[in-house]
Amino acid sequence: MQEAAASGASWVSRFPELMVLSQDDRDLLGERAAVISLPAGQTVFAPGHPAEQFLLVLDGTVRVQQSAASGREIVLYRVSSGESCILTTACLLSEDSYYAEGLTETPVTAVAVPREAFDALMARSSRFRQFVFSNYAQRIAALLHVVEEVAFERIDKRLAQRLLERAGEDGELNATHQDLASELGSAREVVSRHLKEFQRRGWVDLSRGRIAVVKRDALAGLAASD
Amino acid sequence: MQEAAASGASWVSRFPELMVLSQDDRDLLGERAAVISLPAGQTVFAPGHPAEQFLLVLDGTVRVQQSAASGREIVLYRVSSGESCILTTACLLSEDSYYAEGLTETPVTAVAVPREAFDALMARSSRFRQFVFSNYAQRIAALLHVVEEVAFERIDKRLAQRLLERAGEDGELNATHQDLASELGSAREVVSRHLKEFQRRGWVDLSRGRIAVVKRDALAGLAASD
DNA sequence: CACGTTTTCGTGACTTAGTCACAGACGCCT
DNA sequence: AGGCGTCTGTGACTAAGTCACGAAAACGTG
Repeated sequence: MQEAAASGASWVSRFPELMVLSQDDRDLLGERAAVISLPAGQTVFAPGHPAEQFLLVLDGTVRVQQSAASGREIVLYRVSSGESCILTTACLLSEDSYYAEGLTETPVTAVAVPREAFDALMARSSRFRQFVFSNYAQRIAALLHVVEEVAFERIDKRLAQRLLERAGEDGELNATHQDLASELGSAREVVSRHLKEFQRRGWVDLSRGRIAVVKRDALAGLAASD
Repeated sequence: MQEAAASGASWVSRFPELMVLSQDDRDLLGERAAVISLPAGQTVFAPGHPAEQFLLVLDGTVRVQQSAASGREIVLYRVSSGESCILTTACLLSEDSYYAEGLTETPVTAVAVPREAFDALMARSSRFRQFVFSNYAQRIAALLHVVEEVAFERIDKRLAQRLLERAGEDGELNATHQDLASELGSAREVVSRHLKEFQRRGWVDLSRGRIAVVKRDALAGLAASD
């Protein structure tokens, strides 16, 4: 790993999608892109910031969310290893500003490709274009899914889904009710009430800042209901 | 107009964004792209369809919406003259399928750029790339706006906004309550009740399939409230 | 440990939104 | 005019979000 960082090029090998590039193209990326490290809880971008670079996440996850004046928030999607941030990319060449903000959820290492190198690759590599568009398509699909959920799905169902997604092997997750409300774009009280109902049914175990999923099946049933 | 269609190239001149392309690039577009006409109410794309071409709308508008199993719908955005459809473009190079459907709201004339020509232009024209990314950024901004609205804004406010948007010079619009509910991703009854309240206040005049805005200011006040 | 502080969670009362099941009303067509 | 399909109105109910609290749990500091 240390040698990888030192050589300045071998991070490319961690992206299967990029390994299909020609050696020249991979070299360009390796030479021109800077590897950066960010601590957890850092703001990566926010409304009004101009985009400077094409960002590729190597390690960790960036949470992209929207915040309302009322203080309510909703998570749009997460960018994790091997993915790029659609928003910065779109704004890269269109000079538009964001309507969303990005926060590191964990320590993050990422690669910043300068605008010129990005443009050069878009020009000369069909496979790089494919990589970029594929990332776009994924993000758009994620956004459409968010719209579908907030517009049409019940909160209890969505909450059950999130609990299952975020629970670890042991069925536990560290999150406050407010955290979950922000994921769903809902209010803390609403989440609290549904969680309490889940607990009453014996589906989960609640303690401060921590939730233990007890009956995965029951939650899965609710999550899959229509 | 007839000559324009006949020459096969001059529709390009109707896109200010494309006029910055080199003559060669414009010629490529003019030669390789096919002008197509669609009647109103036609399905342009739907979930599961693979994308075949890069589509540019010349005239008319395409409504892009999502439909839930329950029958409820929500309008995501509209593609009108000079714009391209982000969804088809994203899917063009990533082989993903749609989660939304596109319907012509009016008769539409559009230009279909085959995949190879699109790719060639992406490769050789920086300005074309800028055009494509700019379109992306616009759509993403629109999607983020939809998320923000459905997640955080009140229905009466959103309804007032739509009435003002869709009302013509004379303050009238032809739309059923169901149409408006589909725009907002809400239910018909909800829209009916708010409209009736607007009417009670003397803000609008209602008749079957038609709404007349009487007090634009009052609606604008509600639409701007927070 | 005792204390105050901060964060998290619980709850009742209320408003707003969505659902369900109708009934009535309006256009349109023959 | 009569019939029919679409559109609108309404009551009763459930779900979600808001507001205003207060209690309980963790945290730090002397």
